[in-house]
Amino acid sequence: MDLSSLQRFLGRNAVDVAPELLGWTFYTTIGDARTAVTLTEVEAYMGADDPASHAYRGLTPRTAPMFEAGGLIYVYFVYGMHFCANIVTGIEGEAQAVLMRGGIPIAGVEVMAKRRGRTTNLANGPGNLAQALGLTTANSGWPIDGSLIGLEPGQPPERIATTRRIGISKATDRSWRFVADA
DNA sequence: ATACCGATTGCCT
DNA sequence: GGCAATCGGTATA
Repeated sequence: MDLSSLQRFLGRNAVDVAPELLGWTFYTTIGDARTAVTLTEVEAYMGADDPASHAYRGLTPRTAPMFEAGGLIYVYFVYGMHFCANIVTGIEGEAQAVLMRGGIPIAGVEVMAKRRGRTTNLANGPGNLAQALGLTTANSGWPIDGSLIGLEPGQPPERIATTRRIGISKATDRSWRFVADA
């Protein structure tokens, strides 16, 4: 999907965009290898009004991508060993992003298996998904323009389960996690 | 300058 | 179910 169409789709609240991204294909072409997954699990993170968001305390070098207009990715490093990737949404100045927590490998499976060091559970969990796609903080802020990173619409899931977000200690009451159910 | 802790994962019991 | 691994970001002095 081209960048302008994508910006139109992503230029809305992460909470609204997140469930609509289920079934979409997210892909990367890193190290000459194209890898792609169908998104099955996502979470929405907002900005100044979301204590669980990295952007809650304002713009910093790390979170800068979250404050841009939708259409790029935000990748962060956590627990001293894992990377997690987000699709930035919303308008410029209002930090919002959708954390990709799980997907079904559909292209470049061999490469993903090599990166993961295993052949199963390649892209379940945010850290695993980012690793399978070859994403690190070096890629944070990169545009989703279809060149090295891209996004394509797909078959929406029949049913979507909505739950609380995983692994956070603040704003735990918000049900902003969306999981494809079939 | 120093301390604390996390949008996690995989191995161990 | 419990817990160690491991380090950058953010807070506190």
